[in-house]
Amino acid sequence: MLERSIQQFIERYLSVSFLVHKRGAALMKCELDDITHDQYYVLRYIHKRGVCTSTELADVFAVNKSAITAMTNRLVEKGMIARGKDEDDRRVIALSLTEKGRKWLEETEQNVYELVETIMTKLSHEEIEQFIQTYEKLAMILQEMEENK
Amino acid sequence: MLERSIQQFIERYLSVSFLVHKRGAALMKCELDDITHDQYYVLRYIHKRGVCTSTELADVFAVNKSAITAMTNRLVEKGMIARGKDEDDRRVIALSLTEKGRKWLEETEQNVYELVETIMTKLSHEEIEQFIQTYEKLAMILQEMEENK
DNA sequence: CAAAATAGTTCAATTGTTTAACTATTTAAT
DNA sequence: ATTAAATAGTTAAACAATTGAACTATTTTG
Repeated sequence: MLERSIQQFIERYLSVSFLVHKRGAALMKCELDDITHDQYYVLRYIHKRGVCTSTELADVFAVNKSAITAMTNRLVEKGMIARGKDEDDRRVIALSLTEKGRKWLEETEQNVYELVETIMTKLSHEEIEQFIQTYEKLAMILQEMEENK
Repeated sequence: MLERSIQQFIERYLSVSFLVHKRGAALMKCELDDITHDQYYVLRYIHKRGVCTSTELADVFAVNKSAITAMTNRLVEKGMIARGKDEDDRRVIALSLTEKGRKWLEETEQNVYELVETIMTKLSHEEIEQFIQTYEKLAMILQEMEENK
């Protein structure tokens, strides 16, 4: 039997997390013109890593590799990313941003940052720091859970 | 120009929030057999409200009404919800859980709660409480932003 | 070297979504 | 009281994200 307070935490968490994700996505969509919310995060991730593979993206975003193939196809069609060869392993496709993709991302990050900023500045620095720290702990816990499965 | 610390917060928040949502959804999917992640949250919401309308769901989840029509069609086909009439306004469709839907949700909540619990109990009560409070503030801020648009 | 593992793609199917056009009903304005 | 505007919901066409199974090509391993 679950402890009562934990049960209430879970209830509140489930209610609020889905809402914030949905509403946040709806707001961000306004800044992304042609690119979808999901595609934006893939571009962000590739940019942060410089170069990455389908398998890595599939692991990070917890989806099948075929979902990544479909996504990257769309991003290649839009001219945002390019597929390259890996010297060491000819099975591997190296994904990276094109010049167009890099420019688009830099411009868009500006607008996204401004959007997130108008929200964040309604909280104190301490509160934001604490919130993000806990969020990062959750991310690590989830990652460990998947690895031990 | 953005303050440097705020910019780092935004960077960390964007990175972590998408990941936690994706990985959380992937984990929850295991508990939901035939029902999708999105459908689960719709069922939860209807259950919490007792009865609700398409328009309300569209507002809450920040999607178009036609998306709700499609979703509710699938949930009706699966026997989880029913469409009823509204006495006062014959345009309105009253959505509610069927007996099957109510039972399924109660059983499933048990499993979902256990899943979330194994994650949450790795944090202290104080940390969880603070995290959820901030999350709820964010939800309110997002709601206000949409209302003033 | 043969078998097993890995990286990625293809294809068919399902789900969630948007937009525009539509029906039915209610509210409001003159 | 009647008409015009607003509201609730549906339909249809299109696209994006996803899964799962079957597949090719390459590398690793026993």
